[in-house]
Amino acid sequence: MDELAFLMDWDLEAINEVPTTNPYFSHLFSEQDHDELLFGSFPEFSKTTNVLIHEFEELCKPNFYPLSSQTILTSSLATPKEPEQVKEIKAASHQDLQIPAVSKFKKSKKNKNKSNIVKKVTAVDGTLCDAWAWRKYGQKPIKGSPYPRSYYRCSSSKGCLAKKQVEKNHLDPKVYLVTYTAEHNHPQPTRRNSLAGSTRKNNILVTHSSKTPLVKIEDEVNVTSMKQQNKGFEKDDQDLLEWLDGAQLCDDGWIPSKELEELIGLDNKCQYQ
DNA sequence: CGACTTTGACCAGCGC
DNA sequence: GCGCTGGTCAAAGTCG
Repeated sequence: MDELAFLMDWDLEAINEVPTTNPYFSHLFSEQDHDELLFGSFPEFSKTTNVLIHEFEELCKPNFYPLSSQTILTSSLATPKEPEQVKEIKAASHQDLQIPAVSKFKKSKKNKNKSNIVKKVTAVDGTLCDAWAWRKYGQKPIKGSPYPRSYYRCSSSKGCLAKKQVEKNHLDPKVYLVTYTAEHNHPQPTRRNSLAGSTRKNNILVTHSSKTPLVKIEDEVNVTSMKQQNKGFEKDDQDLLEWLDGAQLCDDGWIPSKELEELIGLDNKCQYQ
């Protein structure tokens, strides 16, 4: 109950972890996966929070949803084609961003009424990274938490209203809670090779272990699933799938790194140990 | 020198 | 009205 009170203290309008209910990612998760991912980490929240999750889904469209490490690691496969419907929604939401200037402090707490997106992000090598450039503009100690909250705004583009708040989860300091507010009004910058230990090729995330000279293709099952649905793959992906069909996998879906390297040409900068 | 971080101060909203 | 709290500003410092 204390934990719930603590969570409520955050004053969060929407709670989520990974976009398992989002139509763009839902095909990657079974219902069981969804429930485990969504409620397993926040058992305090019952499934009645689906109303809030729906709001999250509305916000969770491509071009807004940031590619954080956790996002990639859990939903790593295809980027589905963008439906016309979504383009319209995006256009409309961008219009909404043209908010008339408000006095500098008045706007601050108005944001409380907007739907925010909260993500749990596990730090990679003690650092947090996503594809956007952020500039820190404040840090505050938060009542009830031993860790301060940091405030960032997007520095990729002048006039971009996107912001995020980052704070450590007091229950698990390795986990950061990231709250995203407002949309980016510009394209996502080219992703730097900042995600240590992993790389993407042909829409498939490849992670490499420091313990073994092996490379693992994440979500191979979903590759098969997507193949069956015959959508979301480019020609190169089809080649990769054909190769996978004939590949000799080690236990747990791991394949010898050399073979994979030959297939997809792993970047030297991301070389596994 | 520009971009970024740090940090104290300021302000608005909210509860009492 | 007052005090607490969270969000933001902006000057100073740091870094590459």
